[in-house]
Amino acid sequence: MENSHQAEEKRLSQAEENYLKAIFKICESDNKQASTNAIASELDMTAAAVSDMLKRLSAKGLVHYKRHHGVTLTENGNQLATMLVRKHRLWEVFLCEMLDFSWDEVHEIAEQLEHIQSDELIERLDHFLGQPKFDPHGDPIPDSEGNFAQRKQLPLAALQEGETGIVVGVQEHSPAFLQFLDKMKLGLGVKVSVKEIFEFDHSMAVGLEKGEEITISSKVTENLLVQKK
Amino acid sequence: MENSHQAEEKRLSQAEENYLKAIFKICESDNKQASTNAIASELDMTAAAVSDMLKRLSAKGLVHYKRHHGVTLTENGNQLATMLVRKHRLWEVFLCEMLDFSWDEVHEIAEQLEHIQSDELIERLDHFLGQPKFDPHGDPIPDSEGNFAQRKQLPLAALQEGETGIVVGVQEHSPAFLQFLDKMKLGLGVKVSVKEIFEFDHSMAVGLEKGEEITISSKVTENLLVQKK
DNA sequence: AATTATTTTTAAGTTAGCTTAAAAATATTT
DNA sequence: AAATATTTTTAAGCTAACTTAAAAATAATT
Repeated sequence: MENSHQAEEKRLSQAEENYLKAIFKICESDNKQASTNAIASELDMTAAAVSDMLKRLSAKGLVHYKRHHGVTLTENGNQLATMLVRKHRLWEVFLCEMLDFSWDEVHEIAEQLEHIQSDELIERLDHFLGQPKFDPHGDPIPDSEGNFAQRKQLPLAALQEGETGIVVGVQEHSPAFLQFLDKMKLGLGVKVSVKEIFEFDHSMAVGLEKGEEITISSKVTENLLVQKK
Repeated sequence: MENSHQAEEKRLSQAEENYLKAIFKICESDNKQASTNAIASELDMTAAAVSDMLKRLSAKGLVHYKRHHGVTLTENGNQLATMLVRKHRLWEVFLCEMLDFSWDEVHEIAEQLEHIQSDELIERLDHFLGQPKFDPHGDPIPDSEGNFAQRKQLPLAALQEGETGIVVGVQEHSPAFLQFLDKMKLGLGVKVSVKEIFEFDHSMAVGLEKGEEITISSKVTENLLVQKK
């Protein structure tokens, strides 16, 4: 009689949380099922371990599991995964804005911090940081209800000669790429205008704030997200 | 040939870290060996589990272990435990000062945060907080070399009638006690002067800042630490 | 000193979360 | 459709960190 709900709300282990995040990430990009192999490679584990865990997650009502097909998150699983993303991204903002870490250093630490369990903590952190809507990489931070801010962004590569945009995020999160952007002064909020597109390799000459002009490869323009102005 | 040191520096698990902290705490107060039973009750586990772990910690060179006698921390173990205390207390300062938690709410969360592994993080946090020397309960925060600030404190109970002190910490950390102190406006930094000591139960009438006078039991005066003025 | 009580250790068993290796199911190619 | 390749699951085994129960060592009491 002491609990009105049918399902016991037990805390998840870090391992379970990591699975939820991996599944969330895969489903988000592939927009469908997450295969056992995809999860295994995302988490750098064997497919056997994943298969094992999927059964447990299914028993807890966190994923829809069907024999030899992939999995998707249940509503409950999706909510929990979204809160993990929220925590991860809020901590990244904290690390960058308050502790002056650069955007290529924060992922690893946030990966640990996201497992701290306290709803109160995360709400206060959110408030302390001024309820940011995007993390240091431009990725949207879900609010406490799980709603993501909509971002009208597109890769720089999609702009035509003469068009202008503001850097709002990255597609690729590797430290190498982020460090390169720092070197090139292509941080979040920077205004870029497309001067010329070179047909043979799709590299691009872009103008920056103070009249500087730099040339960047298509690998860069495809992974740099801008908002058209 | 790739490593010049004899002992492999492996990261500790959360469980191992918790043992080190418990042993540290016990040795600090008892000022001697930590017995298996004492550790077990500190961590709320069976003596068998502790006995098990002590062998592993000993193999890693973190404790001095002797058959049926207690354990003490090795220099290495002591250093690691001290850094855990540093992390715990710095996070407590963060939670109280930046996120406005009250001093009775922070322990549990800091207990999780202290396991985050990043030296850089803790040094930056320290700097961000202004290199505090004491945590919200008045306990000293070791510096990055492991040195504790000296605190000349004594229980309020040690003062004589007419003497004055400033509240600098607590002996007892239970939420109940801390909440009581909040109610009584006996926070850190408050000036208290001993008006009268009642012989029959050692309760004490103390004057506060604005002429208010309250009476507190000996249980309180023994657990409230002050610095004599 | 001998008995009794307490503390500590050992032994055996459990669970979560992984591994490798083999089996089974599904997909792909000819 | 049959043969081959890939993916997924099952099976057996491992380790860390716990448990309970029994044995051994130490401490306390008469």
